[in-house]
Amino acid sequence: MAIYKTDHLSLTFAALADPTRRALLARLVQGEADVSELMKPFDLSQPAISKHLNVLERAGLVMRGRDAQRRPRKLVARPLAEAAQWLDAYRVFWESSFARLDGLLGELKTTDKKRRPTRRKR
Amino acid sequence: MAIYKTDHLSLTFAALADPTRRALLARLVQGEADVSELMKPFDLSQPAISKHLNVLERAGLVMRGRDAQRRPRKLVARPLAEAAQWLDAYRVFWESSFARLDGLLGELKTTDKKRRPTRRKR
DNA sequence: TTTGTATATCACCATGCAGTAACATAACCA
DNA sequence: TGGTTATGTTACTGCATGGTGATATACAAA
Repeated sequence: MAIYKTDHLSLTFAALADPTRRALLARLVQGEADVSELMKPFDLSQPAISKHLNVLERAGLVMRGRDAQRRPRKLVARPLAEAAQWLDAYRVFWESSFARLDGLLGELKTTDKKRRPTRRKR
Repeated sequence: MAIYKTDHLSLTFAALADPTRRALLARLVQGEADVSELMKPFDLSQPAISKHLNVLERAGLVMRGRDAQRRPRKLVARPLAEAAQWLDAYRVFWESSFARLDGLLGELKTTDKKRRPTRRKR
C-alpha cells in the first residue's frame, strides 16, 4: 500500500534480516567475489543466490562489477555505516540500561552475604 | 520453507525494517507509553499499531507491562545492542573505506591547484 | 560457428506481512 | 448492572519475498 518502505534504512535493515544475506556480506567484507564463489557455502540454487544479491544491491549494500562473464560483487560501506549510526542513537539507552542491571546485580551481591559472602567470579 | 528466519538477529533487523516501527522505538526510548499514546502520531488504525507492536515484541525489542486496562510498552535494550554489535564488525571496513575516499579527495585537492589553490574546508 | 561457463531472468508456488473492519475481552466508572 | 475506555484477536485483501526448475543471455575458447 502506498509508497511502502522505500527509504534507505528500511531497505538496509530488510536486507540484513536474512542469515543467508548476512553470510554473503561476511564473505564480501574480505574482498570481491563472483556469484559462483558466493554460492559455494550454501545449499541453495543459483537463482536463489542471485535474488539475495539483488536484494543486497537494491539496498545499496553491494555493487556489481564486471570481468568477462563474471559479475563480481563488492561490498559498499555507506548503508552499513548509516544503519550503525541509526542504532547508535540508542547506545545511551542500552548502556544505561545495562549499567542499571549491573548496579542491581552488584547490590544483590553485597546484600546477599549469608550464602555467597565474598563471591568473585570472572 | 523450513525453520525460516527465526534467529534473533533476523527478527531484530526485520523489525527495524519499517519506518513506523522505528518511530515507535524512537518514542519508547524516552520512556514507557501505552498503545493509545503510541498511536497518536500515526494515521493508522489501532490494530495496525498493535500488529507493529507485536512484531517488535516478538523481536524482543519491546515488553508489555500492565496498568489497569493499559498495556504500556517499554523498550528493551538487549536486541538493539546485539544488532549494533553485529554491525560493528564492519566498522573497520567502512572506516577504511571512507578513509580511502578522503585520501582520494585530498589528492584531488592538492593536485588541482590551479582553480582552488589553498582551499581549506572544515 | 559450436560449445561451455557464468549469470540473469522467467514462470510459478507458498508464505508472511501491512492494512482494514468487525468483534471480543478486560478493567474502570456510574 | 451497564456503559466506556483500552486493547487484543479474527477474518480477509493485496503485495513482496524466498524458493524452485527452465530458459535466455553474454562472453570465452576451441
